[in-house]
Amino acid sequence: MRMSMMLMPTLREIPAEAEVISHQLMVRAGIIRKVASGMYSYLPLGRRVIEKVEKIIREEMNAKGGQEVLMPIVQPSEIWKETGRWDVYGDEMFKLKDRHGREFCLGPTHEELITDLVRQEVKSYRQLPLLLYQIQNKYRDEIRPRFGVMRSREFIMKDLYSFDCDEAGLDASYEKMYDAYNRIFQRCGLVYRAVEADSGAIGGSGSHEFMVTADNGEAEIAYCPACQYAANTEKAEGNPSDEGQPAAKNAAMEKVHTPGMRTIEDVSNYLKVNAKDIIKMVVYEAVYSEKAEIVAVLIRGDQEINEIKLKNYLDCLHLVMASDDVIVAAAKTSGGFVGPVGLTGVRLIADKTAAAMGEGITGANEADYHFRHVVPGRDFIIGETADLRTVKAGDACPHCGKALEITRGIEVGHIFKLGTKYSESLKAVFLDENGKEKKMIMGCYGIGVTRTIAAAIEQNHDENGIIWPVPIAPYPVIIVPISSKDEVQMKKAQELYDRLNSMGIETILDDRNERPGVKFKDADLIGIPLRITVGKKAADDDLYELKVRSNGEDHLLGLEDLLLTIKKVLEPIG
RNA sequence: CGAGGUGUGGCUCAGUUUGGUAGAGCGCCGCGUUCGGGACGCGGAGGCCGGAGGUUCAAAUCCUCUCACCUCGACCA
Repeated sequence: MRMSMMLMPTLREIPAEAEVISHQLMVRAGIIRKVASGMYSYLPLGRRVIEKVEKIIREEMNAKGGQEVLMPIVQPSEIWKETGRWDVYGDEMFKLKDRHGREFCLGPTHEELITDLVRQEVKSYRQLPLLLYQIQNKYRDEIRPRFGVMRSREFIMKDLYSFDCDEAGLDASYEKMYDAYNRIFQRCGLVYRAVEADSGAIGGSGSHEFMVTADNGEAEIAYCPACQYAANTEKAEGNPSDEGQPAAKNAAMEKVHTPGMRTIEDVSNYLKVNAKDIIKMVVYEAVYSEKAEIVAVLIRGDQEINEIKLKNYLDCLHLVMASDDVIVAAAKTSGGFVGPVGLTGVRLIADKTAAAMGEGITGANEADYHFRHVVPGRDFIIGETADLRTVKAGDACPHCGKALEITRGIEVGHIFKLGTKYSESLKAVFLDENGKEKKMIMGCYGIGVTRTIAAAIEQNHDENGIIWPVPIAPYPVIIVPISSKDEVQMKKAQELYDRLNSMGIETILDDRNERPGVKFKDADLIGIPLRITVGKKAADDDLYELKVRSNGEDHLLGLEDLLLTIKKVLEPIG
């Protein structure tokens, strides 16, 4: 492509609205332009990168037996009501009505539609397993879109759905996808990590997220430097040190005056004890589809409750911190002095750290008083125990006991064992060898295509701009003639351009009448992996300068050597 | 939804406190000199200052309302 013909509006300055580097560079390099909050147009360069990533994904999906389909973006409400997700998704779904007043939504995902298709067309175990996927726009009305296309309201996603006869089949499909995802992200040139993920209220038997490591990723990952354990902190387990934790002293429970001491910090300072000597109680309101419930959670004072774990444990729709009114109604006192002793009518759940305490200090359910020497099991009854705490760096790894570390990442892929969640609610059944009706066992597997691109930039850039990994570069090669007025240079550049094109190598010829500095800056900014400079040395001696964007390497080569070298650099990727 | 902030030419921003006919740099168009890492000179085009209403002889500037966007929080496959 001749650059003089391209729509490639590069910017010298950083757009005010862009916070993270990938967003800034995508705008500056003329890859995207914003249309509305969380909605972007992809300009020619961006469109090309999308194609490259999609091509890799298609190849790997097809290699595993995936078949591509294409489903509508606009979906009728009926099917969503059948699974109950019309309400669960709520405001995050873009909803609309047609002229007859029928309700539709813009698809945030496609479990409903694909299951509807398969339940109609698949009746026999002979037709299974099936791996169906599509690559297409998704719509989620995020509360707060941010970071450019990293969290946008319209984005491109590859979503594959697996349908199997039994759990073993699902395991096999899941393995295939796990393997394919590793290949995809490797081919995209990304440094990433597959981590155990929260499988949500779906309660499936497994889920992994593929996280591209990046400092400003939105997700937190806990990982063990010694063994393979890695998990999203939403679900990660770890064992906090119990050093210095008080043992039961056999002392009787005692009420102490703690005027105005509401927080863990207040109480520990006032009573001259450690935070871990205190049993913290937090009151939540859990909302289910039919009812609501007051839940009190106990946890050791120096630990934090993981609300996602709690929500999953309760299997509720929403979870909110109880308001003061609710707390007063339940515990006869306001927040800060609540405790488990004598508490009635409230579901009490102890985190494992609280249940393990020999004794501790709790609120007395009376303003300005706490109890000390409270022994769990003696002074109050622990109804339920669960793992509800948030992991911290330094926790012992649940597998090998080494100290866990925490890092940040961008979630670019998520694979999920769904089991029968959708086949049950949508009655997707088949007849097995014995003529017996069975539910299909499903899995779903997503890759955020546009987010992957942002992640790739986040991980591959320098002060001059983007450094595309070769396989996803919009063009692998750019030719820069130094002087557009020099006929010999331009002729040589043109010949080289024709030669590369005839070899099937997509090339940009920067034929603009600009000074060399401008061309170099633009070539760096848009991140083309290989740059060939055609200057005096080319005009006089047929020597071309090949510069590698990623490492700055420079080679001065004759034409045939040049072509050979380029071929070699690009070949392994094909 | 809560808190804070910003809207002035394509981009980055001054001007608002103290009302008096709209500015700079970059980009864009033309001519010339340049041409190996974002050149320089000269001449141009381009803005009803986010929108509506109000105060005033006079509003980018003051007041009210509203919209959009950004940041933090809550929330979130």
